[in-house]
Amino acid sequence: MTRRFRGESIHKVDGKGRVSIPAAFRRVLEENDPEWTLGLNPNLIIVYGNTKRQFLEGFSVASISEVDDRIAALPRGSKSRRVLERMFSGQALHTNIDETGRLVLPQRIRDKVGIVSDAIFVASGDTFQIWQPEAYSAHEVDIDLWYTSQDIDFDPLTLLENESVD
Amino acid sequence: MTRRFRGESIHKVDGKGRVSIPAAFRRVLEENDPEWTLGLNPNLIIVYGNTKRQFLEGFSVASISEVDDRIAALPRGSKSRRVLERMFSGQALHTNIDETGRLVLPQRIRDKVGIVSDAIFVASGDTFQIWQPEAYSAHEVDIDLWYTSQDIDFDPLTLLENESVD
DNA sequence: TTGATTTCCATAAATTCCCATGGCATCCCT
DNA sequence: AGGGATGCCATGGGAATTTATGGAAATCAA
Repeated sequence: MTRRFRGESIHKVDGKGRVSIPAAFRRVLEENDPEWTLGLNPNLIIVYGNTKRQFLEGFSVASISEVDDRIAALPRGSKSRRVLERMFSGQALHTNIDETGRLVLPQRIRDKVGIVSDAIFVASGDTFQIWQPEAYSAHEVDIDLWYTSQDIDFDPLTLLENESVD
Repeated sequence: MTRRFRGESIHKVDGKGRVSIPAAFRRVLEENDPEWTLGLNPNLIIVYGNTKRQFLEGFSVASISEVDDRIAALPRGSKSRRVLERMFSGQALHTNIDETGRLVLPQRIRDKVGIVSDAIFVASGDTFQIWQPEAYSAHEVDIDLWYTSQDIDFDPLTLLENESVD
């Protein structure tokens, strides 16, 4: 049971593509990088494939290995395996955090999700997402609308009660 | 099921956002943090999502894991899952109690529920809530009103009878 | 060489750490 | 029973670090 990412925050992206990774996320990346020891900078993997997705997905070394293993378990040559391999091997960037806690997002990758001067990092279980702020808000409007349609003291956890989902 | 939180109490919040956690709550957090051992400071998770909610919700490590697992069991991409993930992953903070038994609430989170110089901690089963005192009183009035709308000899335990919630 | 990519240095603001104090309960000794 | 001595609790203050971000110098790569 590894620690999960939590929280969301916005950071500046400069002309060179440098962005600070939320400090809390760094701790998780460190804990989940087997090669990491105090003083070193943890590795992480940014998956940018899948044109439909409007965000980049960040993985810790441990999380990506798990995905790799599951892909390797699929039948060789199967369609799913080929698709996944392309996405997680080809369209992914293995990189690492620098001394100052920053990550460098190459131009091509920034363009892919429209990131220019700011990026929002959002935790999502054992993975985190990086969005262009407005794109994120737009994507979440339906959730916000849904909340406003609920009772003031509605507890989201009740969603776990009933099996029916939509 | 380990011990649950009980009671309520008010504490000062200083300029840095430091607040003492009720000592009794600390014991529960310790017992429910698998990594905790004597001498260490227990971890806890503060969920602050959903603008409609006027309080922060504190979870022990054990409680939040249970929620995480149940969320992970929901179909990927379903609305419920997305709502819950945003709330419990994105709009949450993994933190821990310090040596002096205090918790630090970042400015952004305090603003969210209007906490300035005081905060009231209220137990609620295996979770606890943190409110801005006046907001809590106002909320309590609502509950009182509801009670007074019931029969004079209404027994709250009858609520356990029916499954239907409203 | 020239644009791109690392390194290295700089700094203000935010956050953490360390030490301190007054109040209460408890425990214990005589 | 009286009266410290002890220890945890709630809070404060300041120093020491860490963050987030900018910019210049040094390296690369084509």
